[in-house]
Amino acid sequence: MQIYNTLSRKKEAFTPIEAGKVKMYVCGMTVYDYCHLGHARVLVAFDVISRYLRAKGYELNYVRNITDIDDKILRRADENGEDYTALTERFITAMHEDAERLGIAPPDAEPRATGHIEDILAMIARLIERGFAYAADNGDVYYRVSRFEGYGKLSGKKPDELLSGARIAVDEAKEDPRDFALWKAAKSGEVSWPSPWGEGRPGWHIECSAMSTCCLGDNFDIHGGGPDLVFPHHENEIAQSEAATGKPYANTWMHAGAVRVDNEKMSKSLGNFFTIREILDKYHPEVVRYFLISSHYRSAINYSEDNLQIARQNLERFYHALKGLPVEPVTPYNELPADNRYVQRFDAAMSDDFAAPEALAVLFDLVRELNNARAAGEDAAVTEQAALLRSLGALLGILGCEAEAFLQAGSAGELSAEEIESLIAERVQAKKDRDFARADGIRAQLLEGGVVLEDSREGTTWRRA
RNA sequence: GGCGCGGUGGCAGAGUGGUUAUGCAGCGGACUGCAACUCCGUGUACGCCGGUUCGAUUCCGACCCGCGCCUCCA
Repeated sequence: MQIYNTLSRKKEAFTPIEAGKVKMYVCGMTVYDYCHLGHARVLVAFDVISRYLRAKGYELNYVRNITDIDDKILRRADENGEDYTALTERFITAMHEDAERLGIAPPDAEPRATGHIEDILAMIARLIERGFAYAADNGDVYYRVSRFEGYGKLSGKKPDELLSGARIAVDEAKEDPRDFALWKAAKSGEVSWPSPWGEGRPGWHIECSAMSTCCLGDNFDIHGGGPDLVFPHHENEIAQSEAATGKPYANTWMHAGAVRVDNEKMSKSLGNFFTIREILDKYHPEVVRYFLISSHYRSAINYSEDNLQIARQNLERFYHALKGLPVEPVTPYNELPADNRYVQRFDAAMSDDFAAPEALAVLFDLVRELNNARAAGEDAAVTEQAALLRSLGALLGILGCEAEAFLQAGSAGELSAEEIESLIAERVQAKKDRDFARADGIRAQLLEGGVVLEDSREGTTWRRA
């Protein structure tokens, strides 16, 4: 298996530290607002990655954290006039709902920063002990960037050049403008925890170093996250962890591509972001998921109505092929016929840095064969190929719906299934009476309501346009 | 300015030193009462300019354009 490693900027053969086992940590979200499409992208990307690793027989330990103490959280809670834990609990629940709707399997562990304050304090103490951190006069504790030799190795930045680019408003308490906070002294009235350096709370990056090390050990296999975390977050995590443990931190760094809107980065600061739930109000969850996997996980994707529409049309082709065929059974990946050419091509694609778009192309070829088999009345082949299609789709987290249910899924305010069925019955009678004008009138009427009719030897079926 | 990524047919989006990506849309045909679905056929696509090569979209160099990070952000 090949995986692109941000650290080396190339694809590498993947070898886990311990044979047969994979330890993976992915940066989850800071819970002060609803998940947006960027979060969905990371969630889906690593969901597919974890499914494939497991399918290949690895015993995976997938840890995805929640950052539930942070400046933005406190500011938002203050604006709302609520306790910060009420805020974080609400958005954690919302995040779980969004993830579930997108078909994201829960991670094996979901540690929260506030649940690891002791580990954070222990790591900070260790960094001070080793000379990599210092307590400043203002009560903050900072990481001493100049002390860490490998600083910049992930993001490709040179420590010297960072100096000139560093913020103009240099905090006087820092020895060096590049230094970053490990511990922030509490302002009056703020939530805080006791520490040897006074009341305060963790800085932004230390929680991930503490939680990952705590859950997975000093050195683990894969660390992932969104594209904008490379610098400074992941760079700082490396600096913290490797300085504290004296050992290499994550072996492979994986980063998802950016989500853009109108060719501009979607971000909170630009205010052009879409939340998962507002998109889910307009599109079937599987359409959203399909949109996210139809580009390689590392490339940038552009959110647009057209692209979501294309995703839906693509899925319609799959579900048309699966019409009338059972959802079950789905065969576990390792029990699929190894000599099957679709399985082989699918696996070749996925084992090459999780190339889902290529895997989807294989599935479309399988659809064509399935459609041909169906036209030829080869029932056994149809059943077999449909099961294979479902099974391979399951690895990507798609094609798990009942075909008619997917094709007929609509939103409130549209024609109800009952109304549609009744009109179809009327049309069947009209056809029997050879009253084609009336039959076509009903077809046109339904089409206006967004419903497409499909006649076949077995009868008339319908779907939403 | 520093570092990095990318420019593929009407659209989306893979990939490759010489042979079909795939899907949608279009066109022609089959099927259909009409449609839809499906099937068959159909596209001289690889930003520009040089170089290497028998041959480059695919490797190398320069250039143009777009984007990202360098500041909170997945």
